[in-house]
Amino acid sequence: MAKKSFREQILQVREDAIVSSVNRLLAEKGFEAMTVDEVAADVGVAKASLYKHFASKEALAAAAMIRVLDRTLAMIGELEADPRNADPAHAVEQLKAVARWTMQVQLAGEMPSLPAQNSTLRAELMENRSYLDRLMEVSEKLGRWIESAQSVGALDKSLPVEVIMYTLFARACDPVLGLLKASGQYQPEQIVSMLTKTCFEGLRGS
Amino acid sequence: MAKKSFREQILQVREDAIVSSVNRLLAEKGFEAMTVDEVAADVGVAKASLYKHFASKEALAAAAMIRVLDRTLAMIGELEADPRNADPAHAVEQLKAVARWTMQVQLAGEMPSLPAQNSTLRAELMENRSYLDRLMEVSEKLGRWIESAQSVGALDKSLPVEVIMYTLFARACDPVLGLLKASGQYQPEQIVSMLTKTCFEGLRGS
DNA sequence: GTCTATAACCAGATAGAC
DNA sequence: GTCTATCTGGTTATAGAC
Repeated sequence: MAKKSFREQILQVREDAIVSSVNRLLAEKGFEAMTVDEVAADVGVAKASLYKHFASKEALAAAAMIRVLDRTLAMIGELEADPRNADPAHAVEQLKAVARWTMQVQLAGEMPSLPAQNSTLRAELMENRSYLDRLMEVSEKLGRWIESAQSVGALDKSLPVEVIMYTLFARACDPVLGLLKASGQYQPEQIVSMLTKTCFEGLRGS
Repeated sequence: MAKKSFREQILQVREDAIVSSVNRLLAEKGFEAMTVDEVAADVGVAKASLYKHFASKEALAAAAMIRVLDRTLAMIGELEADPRNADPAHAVEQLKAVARWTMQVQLAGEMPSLPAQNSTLRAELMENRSYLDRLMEVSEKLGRWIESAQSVGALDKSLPVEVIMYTLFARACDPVLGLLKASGQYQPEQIVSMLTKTCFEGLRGS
């Protein structure tokens, strides 16, 4: 870790503030509805200053996604540190823990929601090395757990690994969470627990 | 059914063509990315003519959603016509049939995708009586099947009805479908069958 | 009702002084 | 680097002739 000048630290802090605002606004309104003016107002800087830090609106969103992936990798790293991790019998519990965590992040209003099919944003993300590297790393770690869980019969062996992986990713931004939260009838923990159950055990139940 | 003049029929046909285009474009690109110019060009009419039929872009989307709900109600009606429907033991099969059907519609590129949290669109939909009436009717019919299925233990009795209903609605626009389709590794029937299974039996499998 | 042309507006992005 | 002020492009919506 290189030492940084005081000036650089100030800049770093400002960028962090920008990414935090972007992350929250993306979670609240989504990419299209979020405006750069809004971000600038929220951070408390002029719009032109934002463009000194980030080249485009898409770059802002990418920075927020990278931060989320870093948080995810940190969370996965904690699970890996647990010595039980070596036992395939616990792999499915690790996956459930990841699913629960992503749902909690979403309920806390900290999960950016990116329209799956926005062309300019997707194109920019697919060319962003930092983003792709992290996405790949998450995929590999989850993929290993999925294979372990399948090998001991804790997950359906007839499902391709990528089907399970996509499903887990999708549950991190499942609109059902928001609907149940908006209904106001359930505690956050109830929602997470019900949806984790339906994800792994299905609507039929165990 | 009131008889219609020839002129009215012509208009009806044109409106149908407009709604079909809107439906397809919404499925392809979503509400925000779809432009009114595009719709006009696709239908082959002037943009101003569109505004004679529909008051706003939101009204266009609402018309497409209403058509989808009508198709859904027709599909549900066919299931209800089956005499076995009276037997609660078959309720879960009816629900699976509805889930499969909505996934097939999505795979066929005929399911409009409306960003869940667009304010202007949501506000307009929530004031559209035709839309709300149909949504209510679908909900009531599915709700009865869900309760029947729970009563015979075919669905998890511990889950509130609305949790199951929201989950079924959400699976109709699950991004996993699009991802698997885009991967090109699976036939449409495979995708539908795998996702129906994970929805009802979970990732763990039966 | 349909068309061409245009108004009105708003978002993303930039120029130039400090 | 940050600000104020402005440009540019694209979108919704409408005027007015036919």
